[in-house]
Amino acid sequence: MTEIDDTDRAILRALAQDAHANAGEIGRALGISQPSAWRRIKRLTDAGVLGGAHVPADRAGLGFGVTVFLGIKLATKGRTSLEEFERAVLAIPEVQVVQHVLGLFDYRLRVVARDIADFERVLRRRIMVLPAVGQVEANVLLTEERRDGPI
Amino acid sequence: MTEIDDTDRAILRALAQDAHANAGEIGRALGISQPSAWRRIKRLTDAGVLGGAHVPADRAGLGFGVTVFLGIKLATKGRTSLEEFERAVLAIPEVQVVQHVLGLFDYRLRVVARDIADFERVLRRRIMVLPAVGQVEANVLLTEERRDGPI
DNA sequence: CTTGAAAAGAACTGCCT
DNA sequence: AGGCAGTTCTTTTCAAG
Repeated sequence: MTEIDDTDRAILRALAQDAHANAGEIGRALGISQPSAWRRIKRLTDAGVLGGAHVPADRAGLGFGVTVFLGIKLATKGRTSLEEFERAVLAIPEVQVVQHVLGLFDYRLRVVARDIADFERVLRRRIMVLPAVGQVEANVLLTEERRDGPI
Repeated sequence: MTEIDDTDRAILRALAQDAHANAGEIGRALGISQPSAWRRIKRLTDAGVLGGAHVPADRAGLGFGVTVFLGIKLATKGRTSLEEFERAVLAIPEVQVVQHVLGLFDYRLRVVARDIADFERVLRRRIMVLPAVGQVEANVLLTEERRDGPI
């Protein structure tokens, strides 16, 4: 088990805001030395609490102006249906995130497309053609606000 | 306007996989020199295409074992309702993401909690008490798979 | 657009309190 | 555990082909 104290939490908070912050800066911000901060960061990384950093490329700037969330209810729910559906859906380049969920739907997908017409192409020719797909619900993203969770 | 060529796209792809990749590695992978790769990365960063890297702290490891997606339909939809709802919901620490969407729901929230009981507390005492909240739909996250979009 | 080199800075290591 | 001093490595900048 990994013990996480308040200093660790402060480090996580700092890194959640800026993943490129280095051990020196973080140490200064927390009033501890650079090696000390470095050791803690390494410990957290080795423990798997801090995963690899992600770079969110600006999709809009790259010509992917539309983000759509799909809620999908499978028509058939055997073991193979789930696995096959996940594999098939992960093979679609426009699908960014596949979430297996419990509730009204079975899966939730985050899909990006150049525009609504492009999204319709993806939906009709790539997603609706999957055999297991039952009910589908779509939500088009207007704005998105992220926070640094309750670390 | 920023022109983005295939080499830039390759750099974005490489960085999306590992935000800590350095200019030297990327240059080697693409067959261009280290300073060239570095200049391109800097240009993309300055242009805002490459935002700051995010470090995904492992919520489960920190004791936040439950992630729930909420679809929320507002009961009243005036200008003030939207703004007030966004502000109120962003003030809840367990709310990680607030998405304003178009479709069956008006908002989608990503909420983390320690367990289902903790989530129920958040839902009942923090979210359902908001005046504008109408219909609410919940999906509990089981597994999540991310891909590096179609850059 | 490239190479090569030098300056700056960050990561890492031992040793000490 | 935390800090100091030092070594090694990368990043960053510059000069020049």
